Amino acid sequence: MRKEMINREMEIDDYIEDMATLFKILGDVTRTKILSVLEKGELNVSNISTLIGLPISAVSHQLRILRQAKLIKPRKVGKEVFYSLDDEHVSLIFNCALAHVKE
Amino acid sequence: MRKEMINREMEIDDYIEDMATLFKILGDVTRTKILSVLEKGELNVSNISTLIGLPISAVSHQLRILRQAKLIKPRKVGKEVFYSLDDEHVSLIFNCALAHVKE
DNA sequence: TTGATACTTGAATAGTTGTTCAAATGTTCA
DNA sequence: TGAACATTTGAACAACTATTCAAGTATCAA
Repeated sequence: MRKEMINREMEIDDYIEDMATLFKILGDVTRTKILSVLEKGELNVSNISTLIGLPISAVSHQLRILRQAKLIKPRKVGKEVFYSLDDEHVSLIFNCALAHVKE
Repeated sequence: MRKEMINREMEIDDYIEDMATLFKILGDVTRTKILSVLEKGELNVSNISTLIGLPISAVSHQLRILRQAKLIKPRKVGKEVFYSLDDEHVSLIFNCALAHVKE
């Protein structure tokens, strides 16, 4: 009984770390913009770069972070790499925050 | 018609900045911990400090950031300052992210 | 193979941020 | 008034991060 309570507390702590990590990744304008354009559908790196108005290199660096966090996934077609959202929950959190900010 | 579409796009861009700002504030372990203990109810600074295991000074600095972001609100009682969540949506986003991270 | 295209990677820089310590503010009580 | 308590604030430091530029990898077509 006590052991379960202790474990539950430790779980919450672990989640808090993960949550902060997730929010930290979402807490950057470039990455948020990338996610917002990917919400409309799959895009290659050049298109993302054009849409958010940042050099391909900068975009690629941020794509790597989003990829490592499993928030987006790549699909390679020839020379191009198409990215799309990898996690349905991200779209949820994203829209949840959007709804909040709109008020 | 076209004007409305342009305005809508501009609105979304503005929201993206605000969303990133919100996520940036949530993307810190100390602040996330503070919010998590405040979810259970109102607490004064000393109690928060004890609960999350950080010096009062460090907590106060982060409380200021959360306060400025209108995520928490202070209630002064004598020498003490009691803080509580100021925004219902924060709790929503918070739990939304928690549910996501738990999987 | 050569050149062109698409993207990634690494290093360097500049800017930001969280924590700590010490000092200051504000409040209560004797 | 003075001491004690609760909290805030400012400065300094260290650590982290996003961007840029240049160089590297990979793919395709001629």
